[in-house]
Amino acid sequence: MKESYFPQEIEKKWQKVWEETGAFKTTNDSNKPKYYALSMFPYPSGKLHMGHVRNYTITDVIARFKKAQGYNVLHPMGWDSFGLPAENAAMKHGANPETWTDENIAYMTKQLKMLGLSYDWDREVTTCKPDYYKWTQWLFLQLYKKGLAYKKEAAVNWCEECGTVLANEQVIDGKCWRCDSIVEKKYLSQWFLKITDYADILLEDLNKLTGWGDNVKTMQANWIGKSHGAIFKFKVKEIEGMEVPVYTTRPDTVHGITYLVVAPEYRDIEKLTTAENKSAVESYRANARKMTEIERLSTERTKTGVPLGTHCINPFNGEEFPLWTADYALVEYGTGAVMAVPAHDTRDFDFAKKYNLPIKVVIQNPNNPSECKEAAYTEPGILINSNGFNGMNNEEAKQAITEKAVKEGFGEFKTQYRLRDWLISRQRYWGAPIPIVYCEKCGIVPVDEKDLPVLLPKDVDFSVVGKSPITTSKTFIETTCPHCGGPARRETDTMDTFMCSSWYYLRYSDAKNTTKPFERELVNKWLPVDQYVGGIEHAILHLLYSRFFTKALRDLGLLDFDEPFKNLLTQGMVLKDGSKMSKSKGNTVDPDEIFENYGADTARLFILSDSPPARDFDWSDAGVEGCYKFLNRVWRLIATNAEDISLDFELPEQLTKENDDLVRVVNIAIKGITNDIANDFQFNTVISKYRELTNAIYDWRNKKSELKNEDKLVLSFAITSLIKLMSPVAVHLTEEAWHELGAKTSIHDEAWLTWDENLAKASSITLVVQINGKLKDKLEVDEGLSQEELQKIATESPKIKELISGHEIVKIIVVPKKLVNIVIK
RNA sequence: GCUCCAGUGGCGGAAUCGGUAGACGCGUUGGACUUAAAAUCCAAUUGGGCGAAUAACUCAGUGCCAGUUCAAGUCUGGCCUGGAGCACCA
Repeated sequence: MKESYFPQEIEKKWQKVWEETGAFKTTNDSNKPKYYALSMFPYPSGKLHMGHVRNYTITDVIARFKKAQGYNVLHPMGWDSFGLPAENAAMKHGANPETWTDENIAYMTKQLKMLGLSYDWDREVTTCKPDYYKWTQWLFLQLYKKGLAYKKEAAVNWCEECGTVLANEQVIDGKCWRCDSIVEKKYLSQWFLKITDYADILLEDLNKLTGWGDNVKTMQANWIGKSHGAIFKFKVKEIEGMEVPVYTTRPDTVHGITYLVVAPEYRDIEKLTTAENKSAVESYRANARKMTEIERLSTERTKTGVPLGTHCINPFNGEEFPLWTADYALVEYGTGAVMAVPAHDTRDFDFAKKYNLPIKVVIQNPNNPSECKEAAYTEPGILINSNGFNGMNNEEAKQAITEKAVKEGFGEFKTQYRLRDWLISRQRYWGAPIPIVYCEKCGIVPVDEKDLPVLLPKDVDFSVVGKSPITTSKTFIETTCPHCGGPARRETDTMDTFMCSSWYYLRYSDAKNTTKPFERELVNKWLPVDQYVGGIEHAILHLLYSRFFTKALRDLGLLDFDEPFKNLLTQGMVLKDGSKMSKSKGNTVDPDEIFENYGADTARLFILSDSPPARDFDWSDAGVEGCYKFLNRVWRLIATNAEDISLDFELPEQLTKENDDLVRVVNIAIKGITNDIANDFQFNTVISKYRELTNAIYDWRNKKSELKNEDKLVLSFAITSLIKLMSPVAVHLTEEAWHELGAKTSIHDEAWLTWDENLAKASSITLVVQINGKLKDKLEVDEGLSQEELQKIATESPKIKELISGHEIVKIIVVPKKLVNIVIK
C-alpha cells in the first residue's frame, strides 16, 4: 500500500468504478424498508457554490448511513431549470436559454460526480424538458378542472426590472426576491392557484410535522396569518340601501367607533364620496397610487387621509360617524374597510389625534378609568359606555356582541387569513407555457390533455424590450380552439418556476413515466420524503407551495398522503469572514479549487466538521488544511499497519472480556457516532469522534514495539471499524483503503457496525467527590460498588478526610457510578 | 411592535437525565527530527492569586439580575445583546 495519500487519483478511479457498476441504483422492489433522502434540487446557475456542497454532502452522508443500516434508499437529483437567469443570459449573449441551461447542467453534473455523491442518476429530473413540463401542464389542467386554478383581474406585484409579475411570497421588503428592485402594484388579469382554500389545513397540519423545526413552522403560521373576528355591516346614512362591511378582531370595542376608514382603492369609494369632497378624495387617491409599496407601508410615516363626506350609523347605539379614506387601510385584507376605535387601537388613535376625531373609551383601563389621552389602551378589561354590555369582560363581550349582530342580521363571525392566492402567471419565455387558449366564441378553453405538452416555441426574438419574448413567436400564438375548432389565441404567460418545484419530489418516484406524472402505487411507496435537506430561504416559498400541492393532488386522487416532507433539516449558510459567501462581496470559495488541491473527501469532511448542520458555517482555509492533514494521518495509520491487518479476523472471546482498552475505545466510538447521527445528524461531533478514535489507535500502536498475534487482531478490529465508520464521509479514501487491505467488494456495501453495550464504556469509573457541590477529589473505583461502599470510599479519601474534619456533616448524596456530594457546615 | 432562534476560552464549537465546564479541532507558544525548510511527532494553552519556574494549592468563571436545588451552561421568572421572519393585516 502506498505510503502517501493521493486523493485526486483515488477519487477519479472510484467514481468511474461506481458509475460503471451502477453502485447507487435504486430498485423499486426490495423487501427492505424504504428511506427517501432528498436535497433541494438546484437551479443550474453555472457552477456549484459551497452552499450546494454543504447541502448535498449532508444528504449524501445520511443516505449512505441509512443504506448501511439496511434501508432501501432513494437518493435522487435533478434540476430546477426554468427561470429568469437563463433568459437574461440568452438576451445578454444572444444565446438560447436552453443551450445555456444544458451547458450549466452538464458542468454541474460533472461537479456533483466529483463530490462523490451517491445519486441514482437514472431518476434525474429536469423541469425545463418537455417530458417533465408536460406533466406540470397536465397538473395545472387538473387543478383548473377542480376550480383551483382561475384567472382574475387584481392588483398584483410588478417587477419592472424582470418585466413580470410576482407572487406575494416573492416580494421581500417591497423588493423583488430576484433582482432587488422596487416592486410596483399593477392591475392585471392573471392566473392564480387557490391556495387560500387550503389555508386552514395548511396551518392545522403544521402540528403533524414533528420532524420540522419550530422556526420554519412559525414562519409558515405567521405567513398564513389566521385571525378570528367578526364582520359588521354599517348602513350609510346618506345613501338608501347602501352598506359598508368591516372586518374586526375587536368586536368588543364596537361601541367605541368614532369614524370608519376605507382603503383608497376601495371599490365603492366613488359612490361613498359627496360632491363637495370629490376633488379632495380624487387627488388623495391619485397620490396613493403614485406611492410605492415601501413608502405606503412605512410605519414611520404619519398617517394621512381625507373625509368622504358621508356617514354610517352604528346599529349598536344609533351613533353616527364619518367615513374617511386613508392609506393605512389595505384593500386586499378583510373587506378593505376598517371600523376605527381610537381609544383601543394604536393606529386609529394616531389618526384621530391628527385629525381631531373624537376618542370614546369603551374598555376600562385600570390605571386611568375614563380617559384616553396619551395612547390607546389595547389590553383586556371591563366594558363601559357599551349599553347592555357594560361590566362584561372584553373576551366574553367579543362573543356576546357578535352573537347579537348575527341575530339582528348586521354581522357574522369571521375567520380571516393573511395568506393570498398564489399568482402563477409570468410574462416570461423560459417557463412552462400555461396550457390555455382564448377563443372569441368559447372564451377561456383548456388545451386538450392529448395535445400536451404545449411546447415552447423556438422562433423567438430574445432582444425585445418591454414584453415577453414568447410574444414574438409567429408559430406559437395563433392556434385553433380545442372546443369549437375556430381561430384562437394561446396564453403567452408561462408558469412560475415554483410550480415546477412543487411536485418534482413526487416525480423521482417514477421519473421515466410517459403516461402520467407518476404511478400512484410508486408515489405512495416512496413518499413522504423521510429526510429533506435545504436552505431556510425556502421556509415559506417552496415548502408552503409543496405542502399545498400535495394536499391538492391528494384531493384529486393522485396520491394518498397529505404531507410531503416528514423530516426537514434546514442547513445554515456558508460564511466566510463572518458574512455570507457572495460574488458581490468577493468572498466566495470555488469548490473546483478545493477538489483539485485537496480532493472531494477533504471538502466533504471539512464542510461537516466545524458546525452542526443547522447552524451557519464559517469557512476557513486553515480548517480545510486541517482536514486534509487528518485524512493523511488516517491514511498513514492504515498504510503503515497494512501488513498486520486482516479483514477476516475474529476477536477471541477473552479479548472482548478482558478489557483491552482499544477494544473498548472502538465500541465507544461506534456507539457515539451512531447516536450522534441518529440525534439530528450532529456530524461535527461525529468527526471529532473520528479524530479521537484515530488518536487512540496511534497511541495504542506507539506503545507497542512488537505486535503479538492477539494485538494484530485488535488492530485489525480497530482499523476496519475506523474505515467503516468514516465511509459515509470519506467515501473515496475508505474505499481505496478497504481494497488495498484485500477486499473484493465495496466498503459501501458493508453493513453498519454494532457495539457491545458492556464494552462501550470505560473499564473503571471516575468517582467525583464534591463538598457542598464543589469538586474536591476524583477517585478511580470499580463499577459494581454499592451506594454505601461509594460513600465509604469517598469519606475515607485522605484529601476529603482532611477537608471535612472539624465540620458537621449535614447530608451525603450518592449518585451511583458517578459522584458523592458531602454537605458540611 | 409581534414571533422564533442564539449568546460558553483568542476562534469554530463540545457537554443524553440538572452531577468533573471547555471534548475535538483551528490558532498561538515551546520542543524533537533536519545542514535547512516542508512534512511529521511531543508538550502547553479560561482568567486571576501565590510562585524564578514547575508542581501543588486557591479564588472566579458559560450575556446580566434574581430564584429553585445537596448540585444550574442545563430548570423557573425578569432583563440585555445579536440574528432571522412577519408587520399600518384592523
